[in-house]
Amino acid sequence: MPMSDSGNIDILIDISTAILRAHNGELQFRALEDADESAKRLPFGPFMPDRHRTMEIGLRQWVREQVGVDLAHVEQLYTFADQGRYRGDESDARHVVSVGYLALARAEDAGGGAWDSLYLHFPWEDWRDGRPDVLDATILPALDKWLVENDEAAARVRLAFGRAGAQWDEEFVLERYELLYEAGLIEEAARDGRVKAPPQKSLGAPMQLDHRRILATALGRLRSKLKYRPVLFDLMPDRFTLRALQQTTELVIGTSLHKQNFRRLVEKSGFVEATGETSRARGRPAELFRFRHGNRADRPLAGLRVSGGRKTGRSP
Amino acid sequence: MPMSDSGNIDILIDISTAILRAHNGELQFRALEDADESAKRLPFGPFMPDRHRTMEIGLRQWVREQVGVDLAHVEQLYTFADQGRYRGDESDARHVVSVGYLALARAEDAGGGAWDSLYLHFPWEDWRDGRPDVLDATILPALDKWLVENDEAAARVRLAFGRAGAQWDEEFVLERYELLYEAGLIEEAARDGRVKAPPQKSLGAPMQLDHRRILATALGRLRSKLKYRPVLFDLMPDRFTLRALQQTTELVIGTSLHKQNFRRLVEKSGFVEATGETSRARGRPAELFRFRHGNRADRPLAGLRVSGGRKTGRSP
DNA sequence: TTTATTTATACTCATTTTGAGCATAATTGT
DNA sequence: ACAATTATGCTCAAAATGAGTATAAATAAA
Repeated sequence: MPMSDSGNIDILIDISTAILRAHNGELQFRALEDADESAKRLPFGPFMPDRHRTMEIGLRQWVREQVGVDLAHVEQLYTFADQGRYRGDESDARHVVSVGYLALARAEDAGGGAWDSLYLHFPWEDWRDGRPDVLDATILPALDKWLVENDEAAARVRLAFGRAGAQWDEEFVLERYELLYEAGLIEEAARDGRVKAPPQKSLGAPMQLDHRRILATALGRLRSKLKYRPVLFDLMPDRFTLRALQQTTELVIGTSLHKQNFRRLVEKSGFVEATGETSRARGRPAELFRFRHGNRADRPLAGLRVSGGRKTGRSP
Repeated sequence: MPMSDSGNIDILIDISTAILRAHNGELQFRALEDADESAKRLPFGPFMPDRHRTMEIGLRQWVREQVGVDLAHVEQLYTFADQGRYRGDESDARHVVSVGYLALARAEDAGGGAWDSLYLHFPWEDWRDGRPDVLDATILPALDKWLVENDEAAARVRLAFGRAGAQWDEEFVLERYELLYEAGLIEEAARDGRVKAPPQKSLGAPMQLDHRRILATALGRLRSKLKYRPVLFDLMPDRFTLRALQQTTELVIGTSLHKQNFRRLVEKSGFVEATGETSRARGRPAELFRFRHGNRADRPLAGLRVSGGRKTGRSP
């Protein structure tokens, strides 16, 4: 039996939290600025086992201290531990392992402070107004150039970026980010010394440490999860119109949906009940709905099976 | 900006791997026995940042050393860090964080060594022959008793165990295990000093450390993943009959499926192509299929959308 | 005050998918 | 030859889905 003994290596675990909300037609996350850094960061801090009985307790503390919010539900995303992807070349004397968490917030209980648009950091992920130009204008050509020397990655690129007949899968956010990093197309890659020259053109705003990687994980997870669990409602206010719910959905998955069918989907799902009130805005007033909590026992805990339209028939 | 400095706490990270395979009508995992311990364990070892550039490299090394297998694809499951759930009351001088990984193996390239039946450790998860007796005979009554003092957990129990009209969701493997642990119904809870008396009746075979928790995570993840990614084929041999594929599927999700519809589902999915060969066994010979790799670009990377039968219509 | 614009909501309709079976085919064991 | 067993093909009704058309109820503009 192996004794758990790694010698005298000092390991440091950092816990970072992506706090997301939907606000003003934007998917936003809680961002912090540091005086000595142009890139922003997430709230984060070290896991201190003597003070934090669990990592969740630790992350809650850091978030409370740094952005003054008491988080409700949080979800662990991933633990990153690859050397050299944290703080670049700088002292890795203490090896840093990074654990990412996801938290959802409602637009109301935002608290002051800075919220950043998520798609500002991932412009290629927002397809609400159609395929983003940056893909064909910048990303794909650059990846192609990179693939010449790295043809073993061709299959990954094809899958992640939906090329050569493959479909764009909106859940592959992290894989796309990783490929851009490996190909040296984003600033973090240059910062980490992975590529000599900085990228010709900045692809999305960079962030400190591995925080953009964590955001990519968060977005991918959220996009995936909303299809099988009712997480969307954690982003919604107490009462909301179906249109608002749809807009939040579209924000998250990054594509637009058919209005009437979305309504049918939601109403049938049983997740929602009318309040009788209506909201007044531009056009005809809309009914206000509220989330119907788990009191109705017969409903499976499914999500909204949104879909991007009928698939083109497969070839014979 | 918070400096990443946790004082001088010594953190130890253990990496454990659940290696699963389908064999002999059983879902099995690679288990190791130690002389001084009756409970079995997974292959595991400490993460040593100076020797392992990534955690994956580390885990591969431990697996190679301990069970003599070179793993193909692995997937990170979860990072557990709660105090007192590892090695019980014993020295937590070095705080242990535990990272679980999942790997899939084919029955052939098994290598020697011990494989254990997964459902031996989770008897309540195998519904292939209908609802397991242990649920109504032991688990639910015991949970009910526990709920008297812990009524805040009632909603969790209802959801996880599909009570009061809620449906059994086969993916909630971890949550069920956690509840059994919290309720003190399994041996690990007694071992960790969470409950004075050991459980009246042993619910599934216990394991060392948090390895059963990791197995629960692995099973839940696999059950979930097979619905949206073609992972099942990583458990299958090179060529296989549709029946074999179905049996593996049933093994994983723990329920039985309608044969003809399963065939229709698989054939339509495009994941599989006939080889022309047939297998001879008891009845009529079955066509042998092989997995069709990602060369067909037009196919989404979906999984097999198996389902447990039509839902009973919801009440009005 | 009409009219255009905007948004919400209701319905329709053709397809496709799904759950459930029945029917038939091709083997082996007796 | 016949029973048992497994594979495979096919049908059928119900439900879900994608894509509209039509109508309703507001505000903004003319």
